[in-house]
Amino acid sequence: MTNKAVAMLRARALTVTVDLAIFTVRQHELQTLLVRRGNEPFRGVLALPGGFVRPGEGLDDAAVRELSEETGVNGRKLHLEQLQAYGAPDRDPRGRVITVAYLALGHGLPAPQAGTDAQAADWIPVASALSSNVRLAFDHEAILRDALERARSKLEYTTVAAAFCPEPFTVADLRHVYEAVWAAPLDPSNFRRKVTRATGFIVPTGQFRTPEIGRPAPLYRRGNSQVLFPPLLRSVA
Amino acid sequence: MTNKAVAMLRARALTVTVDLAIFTVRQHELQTLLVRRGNEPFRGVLALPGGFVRPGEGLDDAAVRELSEETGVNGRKLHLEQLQAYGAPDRDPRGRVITVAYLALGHGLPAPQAGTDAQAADWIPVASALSSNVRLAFDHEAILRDALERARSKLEYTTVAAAFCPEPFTVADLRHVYEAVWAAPLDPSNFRRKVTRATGFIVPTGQFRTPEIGRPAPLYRRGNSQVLFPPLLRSVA
DNA sequence: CCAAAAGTGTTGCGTCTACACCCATGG
DNA sequence: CCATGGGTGTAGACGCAACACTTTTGG
Repeated sequence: MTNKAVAMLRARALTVTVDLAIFTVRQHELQTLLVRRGNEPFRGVLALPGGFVRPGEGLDDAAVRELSEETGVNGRKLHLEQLQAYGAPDRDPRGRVITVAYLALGHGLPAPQAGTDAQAADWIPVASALSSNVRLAFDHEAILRDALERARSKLEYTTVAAAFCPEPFTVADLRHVYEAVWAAPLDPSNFRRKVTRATGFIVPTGQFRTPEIGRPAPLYRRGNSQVLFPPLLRSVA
Repeated sequence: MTNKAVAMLRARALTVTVDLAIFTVRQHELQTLLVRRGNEPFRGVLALPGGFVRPGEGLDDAAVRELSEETGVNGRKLHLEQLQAYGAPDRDPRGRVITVAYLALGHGLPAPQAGTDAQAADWIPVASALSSNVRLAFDHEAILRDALERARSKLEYTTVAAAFCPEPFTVADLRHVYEAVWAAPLDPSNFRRKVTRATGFIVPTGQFRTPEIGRPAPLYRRGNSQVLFPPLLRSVA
C-alpha cells in the first residue's frame, strides 16, 4: 500500500493553518488580540493571530503553540477550544489554505509580543474590531463573529466565564465578565443567587476583599464543574 | 510574493478529507450510514463515508459531493452542517491527514450505493455502531459520538428535527424523531403543546391522515424558523 | 361498545424577574 | 450619620411535568 497511498496523499495536498480568537475582559469590556500583518497578503491589515500547522503537529498543539508565541502565555492554562474549520477555496489569495479556528478565553494576559509574521499585536475591543469601519484580513471577520457568538452561548450553559477571572475573584468580578461578553447589564442580586446555587461553579475561599468603599466581598475560586446547571440564560430582549 | 509564498505553502502541505455522520430515523430508531472499507488502511472495517477534498473545492462542497456519491441524494435538500476538524497526527496510518467532519440529517434516504472506495454501505443503528463490540476505522467512533451529541442538543433549540420527517407529517411523526434521537419517551400531550406553540416550527396543511386505528391526525409541513423558542429541553434524568 | 390515537384541562412545583429591604464598611 | 456595594426575602408571572379527561375514528 504505502507507495501508492503516499503518492495519492501528495497529489491532494493542501495547506492548513490555525487562527485564534483570543478574548479577555479589560476595563469591563470584551477585547480580542489582533495582529497587524507584516507580510503579504494583507500586509498592514489587522488579522487574527495564527500560523501554519506543522507536519506531525496536532491541531490543538498548533493552537497552543501559536497562542504561546503570540501572547507568551502557556496555552494549557487558558480555556482553548476548537471553533470550526473554514475552507472556502478563495479565502486565501496565495492558494488553497484551510484554517481551523480556535476560541481562547483568558485573564491577565500580558501586553502581546510581535511575532515573526506580525509587525505588532494589541488588544482591541471586540465591538470595534467588528464595526463597519475596521477591515480584517481573509475571512477573519466572519471567524471573529462566530467566535463571539460561541463565547456568548458558552457562558450560558458552562462555567467558562470563570476562565476570564484571575483567582481569587468576587461574584461581582464574575458578573462583570457576563456583562462585558453579553454587552448587557445584569441584576446583581439574582446573578449572585444563580451563581452560588449552581454546584461546582465557584467555591468560597473564606477570604474577603475590602473595596475602597462598601462592604467586603467574599472571594471565590473556580470549582470543578464544566457544565452549568441550571443554565444562566441571556434575556430574550 | 507569489513564488516564495507558493513554495512555502507546498512545503507545509497536508491532506484534508471530509467525513460524514449521516443520520436518519427508520422504524423509530436512529440510524447512521456506514461503509465497509474496500481499501487499505482498515480494509473491511466499518467507517463513516467520506473522501478527499479536491483542490479548488470548498469544504461544504466536498461534503455535499460525498453525500451525493454515497447516498445518491442531493445534499442541498438535507440539513448539512460542519461538526469540527479532527487532526491528531497519528489518526491516519498513511500520514498526516486532517478530516473535517460533517453532520447530515435526512429522511427517506435510499438504500445506499457502494462507492469506489467502499465495498458496501448500509444503515446501522447508531446504538449498535457505538457499542463496544463494533470497531470503526480511524477516529470515527469519536466523531460519531460527537455528531450524536450535536444532533441531540440541536433538537433542543432548533427546528432541525423536521428535517427527519418527509412532508407532510404528523405531530406524532415528529415526536418519534425526538424519541429516537434522544432515546427517551416523551409525553404526547405536552410535546404537542410545545411544538404547536412555537411559532414557525410546523404549519398545518389542513389535511388529515387517518391511521389504521384511532382519530385522524392533522398533517403539517416545516415552518420558516430555524431556531426553536422556547426550546424543547431534554429531561435531566 | 371498545381500543387506540388525538387533543384539552388542570394542578402542583420550581424557577425567574423585579424590587424592597437589611448588612458591613470607610469617611 | 451617609454613601456604596454586598447580600437576603418575597410576590407575581411563567413554564413545565404529570395525569385525568374528552374527542374522533375503525372494528
